[in-house]
Amino acid sequence: MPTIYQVAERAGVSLSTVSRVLNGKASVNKVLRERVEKAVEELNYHPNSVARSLANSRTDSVGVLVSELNAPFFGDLMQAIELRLRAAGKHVIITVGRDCLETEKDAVEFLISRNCDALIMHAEALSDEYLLKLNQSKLPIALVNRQVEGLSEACTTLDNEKGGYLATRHLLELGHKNIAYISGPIEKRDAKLRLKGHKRALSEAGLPANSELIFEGNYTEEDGKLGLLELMARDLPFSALVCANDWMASGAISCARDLGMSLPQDLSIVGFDDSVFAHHVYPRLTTVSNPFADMAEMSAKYILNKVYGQSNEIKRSFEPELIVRESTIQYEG
Amino acid sequence: MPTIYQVAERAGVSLSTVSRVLNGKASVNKVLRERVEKAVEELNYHPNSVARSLANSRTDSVGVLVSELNAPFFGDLMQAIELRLRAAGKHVIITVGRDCLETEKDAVEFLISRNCDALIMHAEALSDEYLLKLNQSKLPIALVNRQVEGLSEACTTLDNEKGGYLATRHLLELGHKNIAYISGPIEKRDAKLRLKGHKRALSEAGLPANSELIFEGNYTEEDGKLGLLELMARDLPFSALVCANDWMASGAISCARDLGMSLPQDLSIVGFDDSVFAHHVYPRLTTVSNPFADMAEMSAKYILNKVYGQSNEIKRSFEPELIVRESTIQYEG
DNA sequence: CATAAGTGAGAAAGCCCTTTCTTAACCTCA
DNA sequence: TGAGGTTAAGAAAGGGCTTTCTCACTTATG
Repeated sequence: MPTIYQVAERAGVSLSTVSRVLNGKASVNKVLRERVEKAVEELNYHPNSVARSLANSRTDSVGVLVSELNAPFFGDLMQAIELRLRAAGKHVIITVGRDCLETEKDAVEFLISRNCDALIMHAEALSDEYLLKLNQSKLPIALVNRQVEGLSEACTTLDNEKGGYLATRHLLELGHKNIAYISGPIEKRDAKLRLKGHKRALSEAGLPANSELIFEGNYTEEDGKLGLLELMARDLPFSALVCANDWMASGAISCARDLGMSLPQDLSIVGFDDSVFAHHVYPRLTTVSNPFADMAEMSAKYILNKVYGQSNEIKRSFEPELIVRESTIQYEG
Repeated sequence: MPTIYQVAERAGVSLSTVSRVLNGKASVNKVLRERVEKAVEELNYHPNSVARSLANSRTDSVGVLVSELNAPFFGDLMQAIELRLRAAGKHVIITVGRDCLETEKDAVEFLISRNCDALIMHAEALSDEYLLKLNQSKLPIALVNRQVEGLSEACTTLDNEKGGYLATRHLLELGHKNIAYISGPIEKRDAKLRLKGHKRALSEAGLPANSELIFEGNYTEEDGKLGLLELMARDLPFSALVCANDWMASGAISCARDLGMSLPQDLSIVGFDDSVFAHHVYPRLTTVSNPFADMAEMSAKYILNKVYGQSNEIKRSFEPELIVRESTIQYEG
């Protein structure tokens, strides 16, 4: 591996000059510049990124924290971030947090110990306080799909309340009056907001929000199944079901089928997130889009602006949209 | 950020001694060691990983190349690698190759320029020659799910021929005699081998391999759909269909349903890979497992052995297994 | 008791860059 | 023509660590 010294020697200049040519910050006489470029070419010189990092205390790497690597949601998220960042010559160090407090903390510390220039996080378990404190250190952070009081500049969020509203309003428009709801863990902000939107839609339609028609799950397929069974056991009739994410919707769908129901005739179902598998399930799932890839990309842009001097346009709040497929149908009294 | 000098000063020793304590390679007097440890503790000292990398020309990072970030397959693969590597304190730099020659090359060069200690690749587009040449440089590489002549030490592979055989034999055992096959792109080794296994099963059963019952797709959902339509247009009866991956099986399933067929009564379908969505499709997909996560983990272990002095047991060849779900059924003449 | 062998610790070089400081050369304008 | 102002390039000082080299001091050996 040739070093900058060898380039300097071959070009007959000092290494400072080589560095200047390489970084293009200071002006260099055209003749010398060309000699340097020629030498670089001939030696096939590539700057050592480690040495460069040591000298300018910048690693050109961004740490990313996701909950899982093998889930559709996070795949899209990382894809968006990687694309954007690598186009800028930065690299992405990915860590997994598993929605577990200890693991997430570990991951963040790991990323810090690797001298990342910034962090982009989909932090689920970390507390607001922890994040605020992290923000105190000079390490820039960006939060995907999360709202933290006092960190709004670094946050991108989805209007979850609106999403929940859209899902339920769609069913109301189809004539459904008795709508059950399988919620996510209510201590999560997004779960709470989606449910709130659901209730708003009901209330706008002049319908009561019957808590007997609400089940709290934890976003897993299994809980979709459990939820449906439990709701049916309560013996209140309902012709439609909103699930706070697609996993639970998928669970509910296979459960319903196992119970011998025919879908969507016997039960209309709406999901949330528009996961890739939403059109694999049968019937294809009506759902609410969750532009997390856009949010992730925006986080990347924010970091590129903040740390690497780019100036992308920034947007922090994203809107969900209803996506109508085949799992919902007009209510036939 | 405290440096090693400050630790040395506080402990009243030279920085060499601090380094020795930190790295535990040379023996240090117990008294001094404890003074150093105390100082480290008090200053909350963390070695600067960049400086360390510069000094010992090792970055403790492993580059990973995958085709996509947002596909189930690669999620599992990365999850396995990340888990293993981070447990060893190494980090993972992920790049995306998109199954495109230029992009894959770019990605590899990018990883090299980041001074990775090793590369783990799921290289689809790169040629054997390129990989052999890459292997010439002292940079250790590992290849997931690929077999390259002359690089077998670095490769982990699946017995694709056996997988294809298992899929078809399963259908034969169910009494099917006319079995159609939607293959992957035949220039891909795995596609070729899966098809070969299919033919072997037929031949063992004394049945001819009718090329009219074979369609070559490119592993996409769309091509599963196209394939089924094309095969049906050929007007040869078949009661079962093997698809060389789950995506195509999923496409074929929705296509069949759109055609008004009832599954699996009218057509038994087998997939390949056991993707996460295999049990989302309806009917749940009978398929052949592809232990890519195991292969990926093994690649990680191989690198840990080769580069970081671990000594994990290594296995290079993996076996697929038939997973029977609900998309296949006994043939009722 | 003198010498050889073995230990442990410090000094200093080296890893490969960036960037400030300095100096030399060149312009410009009165 | 010379003071003042620019520009361009080299010298050198880091950046924070690892590791070799060296030396002082112990302990073993004949």
